[in-house]
Amino acid sequence: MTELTSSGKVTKLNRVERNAWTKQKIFDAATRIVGRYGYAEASVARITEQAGVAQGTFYNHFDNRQELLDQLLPKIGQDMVRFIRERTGTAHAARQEIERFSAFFDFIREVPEFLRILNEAEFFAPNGYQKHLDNMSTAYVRILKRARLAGAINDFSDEEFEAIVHIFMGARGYLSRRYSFHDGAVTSVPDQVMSAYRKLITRGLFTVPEDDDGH
Amino acid sequence: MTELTSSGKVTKLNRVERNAWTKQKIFDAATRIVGRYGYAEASVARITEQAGVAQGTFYNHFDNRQELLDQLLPKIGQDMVRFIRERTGTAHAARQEIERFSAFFDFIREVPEFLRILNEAEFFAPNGYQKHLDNMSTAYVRILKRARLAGAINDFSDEEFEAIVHIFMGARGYLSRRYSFHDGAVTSVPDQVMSAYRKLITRGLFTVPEDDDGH
Amino acid sequence: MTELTSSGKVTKLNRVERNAWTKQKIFDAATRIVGRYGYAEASVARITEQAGVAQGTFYNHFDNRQELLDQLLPKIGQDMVRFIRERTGTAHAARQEIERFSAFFDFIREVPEFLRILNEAEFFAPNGYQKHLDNMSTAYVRILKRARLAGAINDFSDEEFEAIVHIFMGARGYLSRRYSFHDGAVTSVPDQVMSAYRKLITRGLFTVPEDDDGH
Amino acid sequence: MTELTSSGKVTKLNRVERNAWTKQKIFDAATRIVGRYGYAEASVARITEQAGVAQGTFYNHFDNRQELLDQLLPKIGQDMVRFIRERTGTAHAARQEIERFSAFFDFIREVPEFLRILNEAEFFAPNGYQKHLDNMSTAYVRILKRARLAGAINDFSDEEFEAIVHIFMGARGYLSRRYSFHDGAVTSVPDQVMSAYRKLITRGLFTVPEDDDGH
DNA sequence: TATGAATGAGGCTTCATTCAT
DNA sequence: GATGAATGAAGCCTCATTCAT
Repeated sequence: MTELTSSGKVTKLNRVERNAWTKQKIFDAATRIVGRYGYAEASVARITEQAGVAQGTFYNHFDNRQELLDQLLPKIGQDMVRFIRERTGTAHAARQEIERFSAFFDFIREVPEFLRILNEAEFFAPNGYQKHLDNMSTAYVRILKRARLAGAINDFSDEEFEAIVHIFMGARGYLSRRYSFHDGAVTSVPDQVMSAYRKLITRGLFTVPEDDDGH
Repeated sequence: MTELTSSGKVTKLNRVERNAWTKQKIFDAATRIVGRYGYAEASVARITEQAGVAQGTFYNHFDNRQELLDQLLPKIGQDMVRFIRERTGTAHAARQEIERFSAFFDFIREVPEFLRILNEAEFFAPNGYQKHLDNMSTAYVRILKRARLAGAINDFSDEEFEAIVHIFMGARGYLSRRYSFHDGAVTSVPDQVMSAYRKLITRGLFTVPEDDDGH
Repeated sequence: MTELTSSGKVTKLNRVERNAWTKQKIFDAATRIVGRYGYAEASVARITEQAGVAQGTFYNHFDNRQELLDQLLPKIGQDMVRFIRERTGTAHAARQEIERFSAFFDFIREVPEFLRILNEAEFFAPNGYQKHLDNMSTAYVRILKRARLAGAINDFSDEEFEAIVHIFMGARGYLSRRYSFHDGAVTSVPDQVMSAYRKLITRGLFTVPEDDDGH
Repeated sequence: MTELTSSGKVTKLNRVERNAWTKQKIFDAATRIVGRYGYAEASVARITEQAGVAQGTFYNHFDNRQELLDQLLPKIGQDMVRFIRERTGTAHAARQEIERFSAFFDFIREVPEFLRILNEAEFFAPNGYQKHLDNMSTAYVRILKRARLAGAINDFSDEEFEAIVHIFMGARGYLSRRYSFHDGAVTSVPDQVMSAYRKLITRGLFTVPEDDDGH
């Protein structure tokens, strides 16, 4: 029962640690499988094979297949939020939104499984999807309110913010689907997408310092 | 082999007509099933049962299940285009876009199957989905180019138009999912969604006559 | 699609007949399997293998495994009723009951599957078991009432009859279990069982012509 | 390792006692589970959970699941014998048999697990069932022999006694199944069952003092 | 062309038992 | 002796597709 940790050290794991380790292996395997082949192909047999454990082991850690699938997106979604937050500076609100938009596409390239997990979740892991959407929506609305307080947005109500957030999320979803794949590989987002988004939101949502518009 | 047509007349059908009629029955059944229960529930057995034909009959008209599923969305998508076009006036471009946006939600209420067929197609009928997206994108970009010619849009390139179109489609997709269902019934879109969208695009994309902004 | 019938003739079967024939094959296979190895061993895989059809075929004829199992006992039970009735004469009521008792054990030897199907049904096919019990009970109570009308029974109410019938059925169940098997083979019932039963019921239930008691 | 005994005292148990105590906990848990949900639901996981021990612990005390199940009925059967014996007086033999019959149904109400454990044992714990049947049969035949010695029974051989005993046991089994449950609760046995049984056996088996028949 | 029974691979889940700690 | 995670066989059922009638 020795495991090679990421730091390269061989470690003895106690029972609790081994338990967590096994669950993590299953989780990682599922992420890989769903990310590469989709939820529909993510049979318990396939996941456990990828994880290197027996099929029965799966049910020591998850009540059923769906429970695991529903945990996939919220977990990865939190990773994304962290990732994006780290890449968002302290410039004025419009530029921050551009940074977030850009960081979203960077994350996709960092975690290529994410896009598929996100897109298919709506139908194969509806609970997980809803949770993710709620997470995103809540966090995003808060950001917009703060921008309004700072005077960077005028003339939008809280309820309109929620609609705006869904437009933003929809934009990311459709744009990533259209522009982030080429020949099976995840590519960076083309310039014209960035510029189109930038123009639309800096003019459409934010009040921007004159000299900053369009750059 | 007599059938009751919609005009109420009992008609004798010849061989070709019967053939087309059978295929249509299968098609309609599939639309109803997928619209109501989703692609995953649309087994050949269920579709043919709903259509009132034998399972084997299915394969006289479609090579396989997938072929039918892939035809569903493009067909209904054309209906939507027609529907929206009929409801778009000749006002200036920004107002027309608002009308299109609004008509989209009207169509959802008119054809409640559409939303499900659209949303799930990406994963269950990828060919059909791609075709639909291409149809929409092409038509939409043409509209935007025309608006630019008419001076209603400045400062957006053709390529940026394609990005904008995907943002628009993403917005419709996510907003409809969020706002068009309440308690199992399809509802009309709330005011704040209309106003948020209007503000965003009239300010963000179009050059609008002064007195028309925000109304 | 030619089948060898029991009469030895090779017959062409039409669709309906083939359908019925397949269902019958499954039914017979189940009877054989359950009779020999018990309900618990009667997996769908085993039954269909014995029947010589694919596993999926099973579900063209039965909604699920339980449905078939629940049909087993009532069907065979009717065979038993017929069998016993044919072996019951027109002597006075007490002798007839002896004949029925005896015929029951004859039937067990004739259809060796019966005993196991009967005994295990209570737990593995409760619906079928209840149905069988109701069938038996109703028929039996009717017999006793007729005997009472004929003056062969005194002093028992209808409700007591029902209790008596359950005693009779219990007696058959436990006695057959104890005495009808030896070394894996079904044997005839020993004399002392017949005589004990005869004494108990001729004295305990029936009013018997003097010279007939105990023979 | 302190345990609260039934007397309310907290006790330190030595190794042997703790061992026995654990085994007893498993045993009691099994009785409760089987009695309430049946053998089929009595998985090792469920039993050990109910007992509050780990699954592995089970195999320190029993070779396998079946071994435990086979011990259930004989143990509880002995409880029943004691229970009935305590409720059997010294009246003449026929009345004693009535008392035993009645006490059997009292026991069912006292120990509601019994009936299920008894009835299902035949198929799920065949060894235990056989052992129980032998126990009962032996004891019962002895009782009948004694009655014969006392002149309360004529004209029945030892071998016939064994048949009679099986009839009695069968009667109890079927009657309890039919009459002891109403709306999920265990109920007392109806009068007509008592009277039918009484008539059948006092007339059919025993020689009864004139004035005692039928009361 | 229409029919619908037959096919069989593959999916999810349960559970008795083992074994390293 | 106690623990509980790991095992993997086996069970029931679904479903797209084929094919003889």
